[in-house]
Amino acid sequence: MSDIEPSLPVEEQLAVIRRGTVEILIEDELRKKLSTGRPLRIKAGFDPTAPDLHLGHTVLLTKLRQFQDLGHEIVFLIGDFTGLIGDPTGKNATRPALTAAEVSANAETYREQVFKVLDEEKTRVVFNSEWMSKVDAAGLVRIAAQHTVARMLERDDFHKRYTEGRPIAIHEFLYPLIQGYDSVALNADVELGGTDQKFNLLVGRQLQAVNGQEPQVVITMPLLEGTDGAQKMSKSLGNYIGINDAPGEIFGKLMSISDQLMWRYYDLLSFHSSKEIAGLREAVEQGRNPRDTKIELACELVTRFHSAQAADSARDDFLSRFSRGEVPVDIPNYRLESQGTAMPLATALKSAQLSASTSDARRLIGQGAVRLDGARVVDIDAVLPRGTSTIIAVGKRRIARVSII
RNA sequence: GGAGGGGUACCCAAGCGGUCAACGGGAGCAGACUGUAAAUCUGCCGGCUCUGCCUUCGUAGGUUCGAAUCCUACCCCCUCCA
Repeated sequence: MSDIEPSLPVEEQLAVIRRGTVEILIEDELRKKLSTGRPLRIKAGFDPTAPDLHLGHTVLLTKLRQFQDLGHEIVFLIGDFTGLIGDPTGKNATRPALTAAEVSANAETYREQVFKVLDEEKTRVVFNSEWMSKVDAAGLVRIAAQHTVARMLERDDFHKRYTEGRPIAIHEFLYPLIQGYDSVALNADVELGGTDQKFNLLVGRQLQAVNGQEPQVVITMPLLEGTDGAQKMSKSLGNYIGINDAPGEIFGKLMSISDQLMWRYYDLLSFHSSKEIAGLREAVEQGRNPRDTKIELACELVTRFHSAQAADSARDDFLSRFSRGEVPVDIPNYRLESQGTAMPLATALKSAQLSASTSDARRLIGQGAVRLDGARVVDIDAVLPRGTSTIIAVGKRRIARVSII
């Protein structure tokens, strides 16, 4: 996908753009814009509130990357000004506004992370405070005059809160307005957002029209399911893969997703073309082990967020550990001091952070989860004599080398 | 301002003087199975120097041989009315 020529025929560009999207409003307008042959200006706005990106956030970035590879201009907008308002989207209550210092610190972290997906050279990063801080009260009134309360109340969460009698602060109306106005300021051709952003994106169309611009095409992307395959990926649900996670971590979490979810991830996250992915699907249908296809996905993503080298070693590590039951090379080392001549195994497990507590360790031992140098130990009261040096494994995932001194 | 309802372990949710470390579900962990998984089945799921001990049921006191369960005060949440 990354080597597609900017001069690709319109219909082929559309096919690339369409992949994985939820909605394109309006596709005909996009077709028309594309057929002018000029690079389109693609806008995507980000709240500087989530400094730690996970794969879910990269769905949108991946789509931007595709536009970038098609030769279009990406404007990565950091909503530092709107961040001061706090987008009410999805929340049922007013969100606390960020301080200016928090906003700029977050924005910086954001910036560092997105270039793992986007081509930094070809990305224009802007902050909407650039133009918004110059707008005075009169200017704000002018902007506010371009939209109606009735239309504002069409937004689902405003509507709900209003009908249910819960408060909506006036300034919350400003959020969609300003986001829409950003499109005017940038003269955007296309704006991308999550499905939850649809309303705000449409406000942009409205404001552009009022200001004599051709309305932007709105493209919404789905929310990525987390590793559990059920709920959307989110940090608080613990089903996320952070792009700053360690290589082995990313690799392992990806390998743990279901085969079905794998295809979803391929569609939304992989840089491989739709055609290549179709080929992979076919191979699996013909009997190829889906595991191997999943390994390729894991390698691609680890390479993107770390390096090809890290991906190779994560893969080798994974294969040796799970497929061949071998001990990985890079395992934590603990030297534990015994009080007497020996240390209870349960205590050692806890000290080596292989279990949450001694009690937990005892239960694990009782359940046959613990192996010493590969040999299962089921005696809860087992002890490790001083001088022991062994590799302790708990289940398939937790492992450490422990020496008792 | 008035009237009610409620706060239980990671989450939901029973319990309403002893048999309660607290039913049940979810999440999580482990075992079996497997193609790494998923699904399924089984077990575990407060801590400890573990046949026993310690701490926990909004907070602080009190009653009692004994309290998550009763009483008092306080804090917080929700619903209805104004």
